[in-house]
Amino acid sequence: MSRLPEYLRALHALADAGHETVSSEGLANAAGVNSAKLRKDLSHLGSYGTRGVGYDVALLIDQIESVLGLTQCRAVALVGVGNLGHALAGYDGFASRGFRIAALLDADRSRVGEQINGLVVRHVDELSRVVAEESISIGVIATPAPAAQAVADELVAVGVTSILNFAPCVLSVPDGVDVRKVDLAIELQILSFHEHRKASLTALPATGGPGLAALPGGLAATDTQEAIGT
Amino acid sequence: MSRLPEYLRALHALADAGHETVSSEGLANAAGVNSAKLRKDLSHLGSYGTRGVGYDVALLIDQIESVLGLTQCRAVALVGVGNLGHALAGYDGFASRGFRIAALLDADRSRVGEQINGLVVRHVDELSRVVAEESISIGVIATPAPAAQAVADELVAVGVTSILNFAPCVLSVPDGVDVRKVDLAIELQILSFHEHRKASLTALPATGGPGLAALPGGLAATDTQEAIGT
DNA sequence: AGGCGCTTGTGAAGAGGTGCACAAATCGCG
DNA sequence: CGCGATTTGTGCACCTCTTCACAAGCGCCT
Repeated sequence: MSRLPEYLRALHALADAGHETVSSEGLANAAGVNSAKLRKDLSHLGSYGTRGVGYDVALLIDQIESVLGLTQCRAVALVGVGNLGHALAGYDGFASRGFRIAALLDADRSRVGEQINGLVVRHVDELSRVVAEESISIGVIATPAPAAQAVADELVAVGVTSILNFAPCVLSVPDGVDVRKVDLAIELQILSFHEHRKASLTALPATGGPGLAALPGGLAATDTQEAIGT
Repeated sequence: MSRLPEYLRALHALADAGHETVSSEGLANAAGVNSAKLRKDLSHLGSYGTRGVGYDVALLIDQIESVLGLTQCRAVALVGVGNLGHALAGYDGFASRGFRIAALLDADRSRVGEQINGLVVRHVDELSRVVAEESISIGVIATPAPAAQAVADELVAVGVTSILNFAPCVLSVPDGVDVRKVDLAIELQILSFHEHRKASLTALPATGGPGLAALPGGLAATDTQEAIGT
C-alpha cells in the first residue's frame, strides 16, 4: 500500500525516541491513520505483532523496508536542473531515507558542467550511459512541462521503469512503467478550494455569490490529513 | 474534488492551443482520467456542457476557477528557507497559477535579511504582523520535521486555516484547519515498492527471497497515473 | 496454575468511488 | 422541417476501501 512509507517514517521516529515496541494505536497516531486500518495493512504483509504487547519496532522496520525494496540504496537520476531540480538535488531528505541521487542531467548545455552538491551536471544525451553506469532504477523529471514527455520517452527507452514527475502534465508511458506525479501548484489549489469553501460558509449566504455556497455537499477532498485532534 | 485542479491545468493547455470547445473524452485524455468520471465531476458543479458539442473551454475555466476560489490571487507565506524552501520561493509554477508568495520566514536569524527572488526573509516572530499585512490565506511549511509542529501551531494561532506541509511528520491541528502533506521521499519509496515488486516477479520465484514474491496480490498503489497507453 | 487486562487479527457492515451503458439533447445538413 | 451523428448527463451495478466490533491470543500478577 501507499501508506507503508508513512508507517516506516513513524517507526523510525519511534525507534529514535527509544521505543522498542509500539501498539497499533500508538503507531496509528504517529502516522495519522485509524488503528484498525493500520492493523489490517500490517496483517497483509504477514503478522508480526504480539497480542497483548504490540509490534516490535525494529522488526517491523526491517519487514517494511524489505517489502518496499529499501534494503539496498536505490540510485535515482534527476533530469532538469532548473529551480526545482536544483533544490531536489540538494534536498537531504532523499539520502536519509535510502535514496542516492546518482546523476544530474539537463538539456541546456550552458548548465552542463555545473557542480551541485558534489555532482556534475551532464547532458541529457548521456542518459543511456549514465543509467548503465550508475544502475539507475528511478528517474525524476523536473523539467518544464513541454519537455517532460520527451524525457520520459528517453527514460523508458533506456530501461527506467519508475518515474517521478514534477512537471505539470500527463505523461504517456507503456505498460509496466510506473509514473507518480507531484504538482505543487495543485496542492495549493486544493487548499484554496477548501479555503474558499470555508469563506463561503461563514459569510452571509445571501452575499456569498449565487450558488457557490450551495455546492453539493459531496465535494470533499479525499487525501487530506484533516483535523487530527490535539 | 481534488481532480478539479488537474482539469483546470488541462483546460489552460487546451486554451493555449486554440481550442474553444472540448469534448469530455478529449479533456479526460488531457487530464489522464476516465471520460465518464470527468463528466460526473463536472456535472457536480452544475452542467456547463452542450450535448453534441462539448464544453466551452473558456467558460469551464471560469467556472472551475470560481469553485476553487482562484478568482483572486491568493497570498501564501513560506516558513523555512532551507534547501527546499529556497527552491519553492523561486519556483515560478506558483505565480503562474494564481498564487503569490507574499512572505518568507525563517527561525534562523542568520538567514533573516537574505533576499530571494525579490523577497526579504523575515524572522518567524513577525509571523503575526506579516499575515495581517499581506492577507495571507495559506501557510507553507518547509522546515525540518522537529520544527514543523511549532510552526503549524503559530500559523493556526494567527488565523491561517490552510497549511501545506513539506516536513516529514504528522501535524496536529484543530478542527477547521486543513493540512495537506507532500513528502518527496515517500513518493520515491512508493516507486521503489513497485520497482521491487516488478523485480521479484521477473526473477526466478525460488531466488526472489522467501515469501516476498508471494505477497497478497491486492497490494496495488492507488494514486498512480499508471500505464496510460500511447 | 489460573485469571485478568491488554492488544492483535479479522469478519461483516457501511460508505464511497468507478465505469458501463443508455436515454436525452443539440447541431448540421439535406 | 426532419433525420442522423455526436456528445452530455446519469441510473445502476460493481468493487475497493474504511470502520466497527469482537473473538482469539499473549503476558503479567497473584
